[in-house]
Amino acid sequence: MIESSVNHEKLSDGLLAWYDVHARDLPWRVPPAQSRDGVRPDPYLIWMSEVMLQQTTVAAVKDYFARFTARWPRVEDLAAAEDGDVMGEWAGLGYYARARNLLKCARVVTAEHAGRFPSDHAALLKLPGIGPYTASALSAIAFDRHETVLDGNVERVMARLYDIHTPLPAAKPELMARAAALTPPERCGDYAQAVMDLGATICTPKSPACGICPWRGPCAARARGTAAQLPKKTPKKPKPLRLGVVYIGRRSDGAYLMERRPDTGLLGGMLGWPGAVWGDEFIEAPPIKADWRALSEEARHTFTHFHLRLAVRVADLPMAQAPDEMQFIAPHAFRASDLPTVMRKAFDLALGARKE
DNA sequence: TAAACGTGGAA
DNA sequence: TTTCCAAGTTT
Repeated sequence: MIESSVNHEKLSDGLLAWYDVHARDLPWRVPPAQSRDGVRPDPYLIWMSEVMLQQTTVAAVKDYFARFTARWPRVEDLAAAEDGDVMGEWAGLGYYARARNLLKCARVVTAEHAGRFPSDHAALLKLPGIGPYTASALSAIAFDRHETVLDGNVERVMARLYDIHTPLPAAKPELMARAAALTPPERCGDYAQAVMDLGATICTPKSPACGICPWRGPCAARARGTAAQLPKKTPKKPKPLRLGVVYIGRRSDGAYLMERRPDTGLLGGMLGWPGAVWGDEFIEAPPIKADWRALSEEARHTFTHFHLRLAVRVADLPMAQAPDEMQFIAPHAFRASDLPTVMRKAFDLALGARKE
């Protein structure tokens, strides 16, 4: 039994020693040298980074993190923000429920916790947008609590270290038990970040760099040559194709006819172009009677669970009131960067067509 | 338990 | 071009 020969204490020590030298330099991180001196990060910044990092790469998060923290430096500032401003600032980052819950959470922390994030797992778990992983990460990283983080990185590292072939997500309880058994009682925040750094930089999904891994000695998958095929995952369902039509109307004063999407469902809370629901066929549903012109090119976009072909219609509109549930956005208030990516793609096509 | 929920970069 | 995947949560 390989696992019974593993000395847990030395494993975490080895990883922490590696982290002391190889910790990634991240905008929200307190480097290990300072952390060892007892310096703690701002819980607000750790929370912000963790929510942004859910299912999202560090590279994609960096600029958003900089803009959010510059615009709203404290949780009270964010709590006082307009909903539309927060959604617009989040545009392009995806999973927009995160932005809605971010704002809800900021308001709860401000109003019910005096602007201080709770430090314990159970209290954090009650806050909007904070699930088991984020509660552990925030508790460990911001407050140095003894919590075990189990994200995609840790799942992969544990599956390989112990050569676990049970497919995800069924393997999660076993992976969590393994991860918890390795978590040391000291330097909890550094350790949590160290395991994730290891997964992000060495124990990567494809072609892991086992030769330079601090855990190459005890790693069961490396010994058996199975590392690259772990963790196993249950096969994904194919994505169906959906069709849609959007209408980009520009009034003579330059204002665009738009709608704020409902808070639930796809792109919830985001600005978008009017149109019927997307489905098996193109449904023409012009929001206003006008001389709508069909663009020759479609916008193509892939969401988590379907592909989309989006036809675009454009028209010059006369001065008029917006229909119910819609609004004209004046030129000075319109920013293409406030749009979710699929809507921005349609807008870019319309802009290109207008110049022709 | 499974499905819904975005996006961009890498291979 | 297509598939995979990234510091998951909610319903």
